[in-house]
Amino acid sequence: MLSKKSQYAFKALAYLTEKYQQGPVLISEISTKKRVPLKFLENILLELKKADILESKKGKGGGYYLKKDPSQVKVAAIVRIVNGPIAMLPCVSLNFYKRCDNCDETACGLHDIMIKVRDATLNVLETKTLIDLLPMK
Amino acid sequence: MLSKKSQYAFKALAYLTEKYQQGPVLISEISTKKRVPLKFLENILLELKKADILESKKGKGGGYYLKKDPSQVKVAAIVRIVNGPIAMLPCVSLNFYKRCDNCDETACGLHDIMIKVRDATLNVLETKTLIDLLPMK
DNA sequence: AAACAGTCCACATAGTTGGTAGGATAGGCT
DNA sequence: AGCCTATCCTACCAACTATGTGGACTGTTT
Repeated sequence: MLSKKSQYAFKALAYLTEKYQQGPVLISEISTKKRVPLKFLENILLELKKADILESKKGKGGGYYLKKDPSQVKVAAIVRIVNGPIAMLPCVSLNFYKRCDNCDETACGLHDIMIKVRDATLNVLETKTLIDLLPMK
Repeated sequence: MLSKKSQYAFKALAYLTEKYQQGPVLISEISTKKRVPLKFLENILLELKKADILESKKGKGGGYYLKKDPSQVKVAAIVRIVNGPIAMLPCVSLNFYKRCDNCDETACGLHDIMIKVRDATLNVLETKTLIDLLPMK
């Protein structure tokens, strides 16, 4: 399951996608409009900035805004940043691979199943972008 | 990600699938063969029994064994028992549904994305069974 | 300089995870 | 009946993660 943090991140990103190319948006505005605890949101946005998703400006007229066009930012990337691995097992993760203990990957049925799950999941998450966060008109 | 508990559960189930119709298997045997902490494994097997996946026998000659034919037990069922919801959000879970706060499901882009992920995932997990845990010959 | 708004660090608290201890319970055998 | 066996059950624990909060600091704008 996605953490609360991740859900907050997506709410914030949806808001920033709406406001794309309309200048910086205050953390406090996102917080009140999307009902996300202010200080918690601060941390999340900062993390997204460090991951190169957002850009920020300090001082009057400052705030956060999307660094790239929302249609270019994949949902999969966001999940990896705020929620961690997408795969259900470390040994089938593309971005967070870790060998599993006492388990020969070449002879592990679960391994194969989880690769299929990963591919099916990525097939969705890698094709959806921030644009898809907005409700259809 | 699947918890350690879930991974242990699958190891144990793989072993019991191998030994299907060969009588009860001791917890201690599974523990040593699959390198799963004994007491932890006890809890896991008990949970699987309560969930109607396993059957047990006490006393001499006792142990655990599969209640149904392994080809009839879906991997999805095991994940739900030992790991919880398969969906990435409560509001798109079939078996653990919970409405999300401050979020209109009919106008939530994330909701739609996660439904697609859920369906793609279930498409794999509902078609794989315990048999698929065993390595191909 | 003053107001503003993000940055950073430290902490608090609650809940989950992974694992252990010890005894209760029940079946099998002589 | 009485003993062995093996599961069943309750409680507990340490470590970690998730979810926040508080307060001081840095840089910008006017």
